Amino acid sequence: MDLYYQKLEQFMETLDEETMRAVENVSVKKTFKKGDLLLEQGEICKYSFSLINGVARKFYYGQKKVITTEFYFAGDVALSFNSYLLQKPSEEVMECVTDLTVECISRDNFEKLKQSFPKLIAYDLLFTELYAAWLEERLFDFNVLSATERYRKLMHKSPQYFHQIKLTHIASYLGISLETLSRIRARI
Amino acid sequence: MDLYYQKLEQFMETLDEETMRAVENVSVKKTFKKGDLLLEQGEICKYSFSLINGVARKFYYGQKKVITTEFYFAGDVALSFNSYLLQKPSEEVMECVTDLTVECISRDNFEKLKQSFPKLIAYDLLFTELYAAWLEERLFDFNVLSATERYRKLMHKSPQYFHQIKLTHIASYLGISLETLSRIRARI
DNA sequence: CGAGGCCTTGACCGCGGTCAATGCCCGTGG
DNA sequence: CCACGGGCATTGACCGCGGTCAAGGCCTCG
Repeated sequence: MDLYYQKLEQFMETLDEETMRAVENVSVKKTFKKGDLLLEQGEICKYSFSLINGVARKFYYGQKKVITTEFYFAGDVALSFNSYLLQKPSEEVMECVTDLTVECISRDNFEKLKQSFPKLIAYDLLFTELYAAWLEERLFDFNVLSATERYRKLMHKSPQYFHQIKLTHIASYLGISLETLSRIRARI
Repeated sequence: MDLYYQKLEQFMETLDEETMRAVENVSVKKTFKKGDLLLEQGEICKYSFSLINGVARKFYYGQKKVITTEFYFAGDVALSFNSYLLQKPSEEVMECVTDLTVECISRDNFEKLKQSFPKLIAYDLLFTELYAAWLEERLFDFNVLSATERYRKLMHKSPQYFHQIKLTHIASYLGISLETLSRIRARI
């Protein structure tokens, strides 16, 4: 994962002033309150949200349970992949875990910019590669790690999760029930 | 998923002759025998394999079990995402399920071509989007479907899997033991 | 005919889920 | 300042899905 971030960062350094400026011109700073929704179920995801500070989460409603698919922290970009790319109603919801400040860029504007600034296509590619690599790792975790191992891994690699986020949401992110998570924590 | 294929196909139709020609010039047709490896564990994935006919699979060795991550059929492109992008030794192995014919393109050549033919970057983006969407769906399946439901879904959406592929491999693809798969099949 | 690969079937077990009761923390209002 | 209530986490009892181990069946191929 880290290597993908590096690739992305290296690329950012090669971005010319003009391109950066163009992107900044179409981005709008917004703030949200804890509990606000960045994206509702059924809404089309027309914006990407680049977090300046605060925490957000993305989740969807399974038949029986709510499943959290991703958490976002400062520096992350939040969007519903499917809805954003295909511009169709979102199954996923994005919600503020804390008060939030974001840079908000409309997809329409960004797509237009890509035509004038082809480097943004390469950026998009790197960003998507990062997301795919992240998904691959998550899939790996579910396939080979037990509930306890997944918890341990998250604990070590991303302790920040445990400061601001409810255990209920962490449990659903780890693919286990709140009760099981509680027992795992008691046992360690 | 189908919508992503459509996007990709629509894009392919807009590709100019010159770009297509350039790609064809660097691709090499190769054949493999059932059981041959397209990529060994620890090897760096330097090629993408576009299947003309036959079936291949990608898998890795967990601590206790072997996990199949993907099957490839005619028209699919086979590569180990991590190893190909970062050019580092692969955890994954790619193996021929049947005799195979492929168009083989070296990553070096393709990356060079991307500089002369920027449309290939857009192609790469669409391809990666498709893969990410596929991963998202797979993750969804593991999170909300039971073993039986995953089997049913595969059965309905991809019956071709059950012609040439061993149940052992299908089981490991579905994330269940061979015995459980056997019982599910008996029960239906 | 025998051997090996693949799948099936049975017996057993444990991880993690569900349901329900209890505990704990904190904000609000009397 | 305390009492109450609601939201969140913990704990206990129970259960079922799917895993593991082992035996047996059934091809195919030499």
